[in-house]
This record gives sequence, structure tokens and C-alpha cells, in this order.
Amino acid sequence: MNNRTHMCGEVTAEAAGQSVILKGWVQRARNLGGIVFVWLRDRTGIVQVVFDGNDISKELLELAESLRSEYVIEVHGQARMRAPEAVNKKLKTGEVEVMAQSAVILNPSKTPPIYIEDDTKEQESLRLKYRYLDLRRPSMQNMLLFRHKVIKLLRDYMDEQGFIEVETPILSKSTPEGARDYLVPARVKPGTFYALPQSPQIYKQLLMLAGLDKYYQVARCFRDEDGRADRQPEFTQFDMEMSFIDPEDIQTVVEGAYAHVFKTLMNIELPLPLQRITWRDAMARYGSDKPDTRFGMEIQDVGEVVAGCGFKVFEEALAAGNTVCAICAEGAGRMSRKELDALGEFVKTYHVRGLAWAVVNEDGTLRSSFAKAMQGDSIQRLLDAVSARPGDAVFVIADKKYVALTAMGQLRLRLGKQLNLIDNKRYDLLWVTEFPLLEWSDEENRFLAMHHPFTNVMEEDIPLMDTDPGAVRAKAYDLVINGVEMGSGSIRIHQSDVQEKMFSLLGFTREEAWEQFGFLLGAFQYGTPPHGGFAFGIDRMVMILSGADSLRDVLAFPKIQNGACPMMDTPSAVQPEQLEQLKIRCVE
RNA sequence: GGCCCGGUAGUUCAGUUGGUUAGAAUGCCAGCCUGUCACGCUGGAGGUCGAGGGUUCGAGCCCCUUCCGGGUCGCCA
Repeated sequence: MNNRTHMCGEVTAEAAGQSVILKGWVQRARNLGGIVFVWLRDRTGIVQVVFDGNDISKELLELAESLRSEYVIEVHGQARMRAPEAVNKKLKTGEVEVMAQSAVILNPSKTPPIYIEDDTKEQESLRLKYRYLDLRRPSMQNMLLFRHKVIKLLRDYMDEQGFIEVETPILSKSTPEGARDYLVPARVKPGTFYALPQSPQIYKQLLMLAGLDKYYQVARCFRDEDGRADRQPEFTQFDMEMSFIDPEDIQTVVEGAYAHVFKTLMNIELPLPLQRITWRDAMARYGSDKPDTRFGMEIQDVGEVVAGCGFKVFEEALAAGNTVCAICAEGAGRMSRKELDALGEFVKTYHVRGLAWAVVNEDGTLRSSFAKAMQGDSIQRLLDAVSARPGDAVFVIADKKYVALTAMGQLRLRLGKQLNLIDNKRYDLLWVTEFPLLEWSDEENRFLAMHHPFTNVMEEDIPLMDTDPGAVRAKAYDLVINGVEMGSGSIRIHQSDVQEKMFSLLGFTREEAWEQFGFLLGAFQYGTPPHGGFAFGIDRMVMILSGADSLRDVLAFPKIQNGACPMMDTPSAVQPEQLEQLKIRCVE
């Protein structure tokens, strides 16, 4: 039986006068010679334990003097108020201390390779190698607690809304569309493989078919793609699906869940319903399908303004049917030539040919990379069109429409950060709606589903499926916070004729579609309710709410960029016998 | 796969134009110290400068290759 009476952080003024039994880790031991102060830590906090040579045996003092960082000890003692001048205001328990009467070293510790305290600067790779020590830091424990609360709140909320949590398989089926699958060889049928799910998409649709009506799941998902700060090979999705609904119905549920979490954990009242913006609008104004609306600097199409301006780059772009777009960066006029050139290099990584810039100096004169080529008053008309004033910088990109807009959107974000325009305390949530159904792939020379192949079409665009597939809008919507895509959802196709048309647009023959998705198409023949859903990343949600920069900061045991785990040293080789059983041979 | 940045005591970093035995702080070890709280004082140990090769009388520093980590483009229905 655990005889612990208090957690370390609980030894506050109310405990004074009581006998206490504590267990925890030695944060720090200060030996003053004849008296030893020990900071004892557990996940609730730190309390000071005093080994006073005047009051205790020689043996106990010697034990205290032998204590080192991260030793695990049990202490029996008396809690008492500290003298007023000895109060430590930095500790939650700083008004009290525990006078040790006996103690046991439950386990010693090697000197830890990282400091167990917040705000240290060890390399992340070292922290991840010793993640079990890293997780002892108060900030990491708070993160895990916060994450736990987020998930609990979401589960409680969904339960109240009448949703049922159903677990779906991890050993699943590989489907060719979308991200690369993690594969698991099947021992009983050599040469065949399970795939780890990229999402429970098909299962949840089948649950709707089964009549569950409202489903949700805290679902682990897997994608075998290269890592980023905001992408992990395995991640947790809050996944849901409803029957007999319109987009607004599921959006209302999701908004409500977010509002519940924001109110309870952040004390922030979200304005419901959330703002909605169409995909086309988001691209035109922000150059992104996940716009950060915490600052302005919106993109403007200046094609009409620069028509006939004489600058070859703009004229040729317009002649080719491309876009000429601009932003006006307030107060960016102080940038040096070097900084402006760096921005030019920056936009090139987004596949535009170049960046034209014009700076209106404080005295009204102009510095510009292209003004000389502009005839007559065309440069002035351009500056007027974007309302450039002295001290501002104007940037112009001419290229294929979405290439130019995307690059401009990235430039806008960079300038927003560089010019300190973003209020970090603000949370801008919005829905991006009416995503395109399809996306052309030059590489594969065919359309790909932008969301997934089961996404339904906006009724008024159904005729366009035959005439202009690229312009067809889907009943698909993303939730965005501060420029981060939190999740996406859609109304699914439940009509077999629409589904077949979709597959044919994607370049599948009827036979191929049935071969790969037959289990679903077959199921759909048995009375499928209209349905739709949504899924959002728990990891990203915790990242945003806790202000973390990386998903690695909000996962207990994250993977690094190449998908490896420095602590477990995974992935790792296996025994030859294991491969033999699976009939797998390595070919170099 | 491409591009950019980084790798020096356990840890965080400094290291001049290529020039003596590679330094600091912190941590660690030992001694002293009875009210500290980043305790203090004294002393000590601790380095394959990521690895390999090259240039040079001489390389932590310059060149090449490579490994590892981060960011990013591609990729991520």
C-alpha cells in the first residue's frame, strides 16, 4: 500500500503541523555543512525538505549528504511554516518546509545528461534521446496534462451531443490515392500487406451506412511522408461523421467543440458562428487555402492597372493569361537593397520567376527594381492602386495565377512576421469552404482528388463535371486557426452515379474502381444515408493552444524529421528468422 | 531527392589571419561551511574539435567526401 500522504506540490500552509510522507525526485540538494536542504519534486511541484544535523541522527545526515540530482527518495517528516524572512515566493510551497525525520533512498541516479528544469537550451536531439528525462520537466508535464484535458473535454462534449466513439482497425487496407502508406507484411499470406490507416475515412463512412448516425473517435493515423515541424508520421486525429446533414450541421458541432475547449481551458469566448470564406476568396486575398487573418496586407490583382504599362514582364504575363498581383507592405520602406533581394530569393523557392519591388521613400522619391521600365504614369497608377504611401514597399509578382498567388501569400506571411504585424495573443478561427473538387497533376497528367475521392459536389456545379472539371467545387471545408490548417471535412458522395463519375474523372476505369474500392461501392448499394464529417489534428490543436512551435513539443514520444525515434532507435533491423517467416528478402 | 543552416568538455557556448599545452560558464568529484533556496569558498578531473581524406613546416579554423541534426522545396487524397 502506498503510504504517501501528500504530493510535493500539495505541501502548502494547510499541511503545516502535519506529519507527512513524501516520495519524489531530488531536484537539487544544498549541503551547508551540518544542514542539508533538498528540493523534492514530483509532477505536482517542488517542496523543500530540511535535514537539520541538530535534530537528526548522524546516519540520516550522512544519507542526506549523499543525495544527488534525480535520486528517488522517500521522506518522513513534519511540515511546518517557514520563518517569514525565509519564505521562497518562487515556489508554490514556499511558505512551508518539511523537517525530515527519516528517509530512504529508493533508487539512486546517474548524473542526468540534460538539466531537469524549464528554459534550458539543450539540443532537441539530445532531449529526444533522453525523452523520459525530458518529460520530467514541469513544462513537459504541464503539456501532457493540458493535452489530456483537451481530449477529455472533446470526448465529454461529443458524448453530450449524442456521438458514439467507435474504434476502427489499425491493420487496414492500402489505397493508392493520397499519401504513402506504412505497410505491414502479412505472415499468413506472404506477399500481401496490411496498411496502417491514413485516416479512418472508409470505416467511418461504413459506420454511417450501418446506421450509427453520429460517430467520433480519437484516432491514430499514419502517413509515410517526410517530416516537418508541423507533420509527424503518426498523429492523432479527432475524427467524426454524421448522417442526414449539410455542411453547416457538422461545422456547428466542430465549432461548438472548439468553443468548449477555448472557453474551458483558455477562458476565450469564440464568436460563433465562425467566419467563413470561400477557397477562391482565400486564395485571391491571402494567397493561401489556410489564411492567417491576424493581419491585413491583402493581395490585390493589379492586372488591369498594369495593362499596357510597357514593362515586358507584366505585359507578357497578361498576354499569357497569367496573373499580376501585388501587396503593399506598410512601413517596409526602410528595407535595404540586401533585404529586398533576400525577399526576391525567398519567393523564388515558390517557383515564381522573380519579385518586382518599389519603395516609396519618406521624402516621396522612389527606389524600384522595375519603375524605369514602366511608361508614363503607369508606376504611379500602380502605387495608387495599392494605396502606397511614403515609407511603404510594394511587391509585385507576375506568373501563373495560383503560382503567383501562393508565392505572394508566402511573402505576405514572411513580411507579417518580419514587420511584427502578428498579434500572438489572438486566435483567428475561420472556415474555408467550397474547395475545388479536383486538382490537376502535371506529373501524372490527370486530375487528383483535392480532398479525397468520396467528396461530394456542390449541386450547381454537377454539370461542370462534364465540361470543366477543374472548376467544380466540392462540399469540402477546412478549419483554420492563425494560418494553420486544423482539419478538414466534407459531405460524402452517397449516390452511385456521382461516385462513378468522380472515379472516371480521376482516370479510373469502372473495373479499376471496383477492384480497389469495391467493398465500399458494393456497400453503398444497400441504403446509404447522406452523410459527411470532419477530422482535426489533436496535436496541432494542442500546439496552437500552448503556443508551441513544433508538434514534437506536444507529443510524449515524437519522431524526428526522417521518421526515426532517437530514444528507441527505431526503425531498426529485425532477426533474419522474422523475415524468413514473412518470406521477405532484402534486395540491395 | 534538391537547397539553406548547424555539429568544439556531461551541458550551453567562445575560439582572432592557419601558429605554444583548445578556453569560459554550468554540471561533476573532493575538502571546508548549521538557514540555504541559482547557497558560498578552495581545489580537481573532464576533449577522437561529428568521421575520413587533402593542402600546409603547422588545421578546431582552408578544400573534398561523408555521417548526424534542424529548416525548407518536392511530397503530405
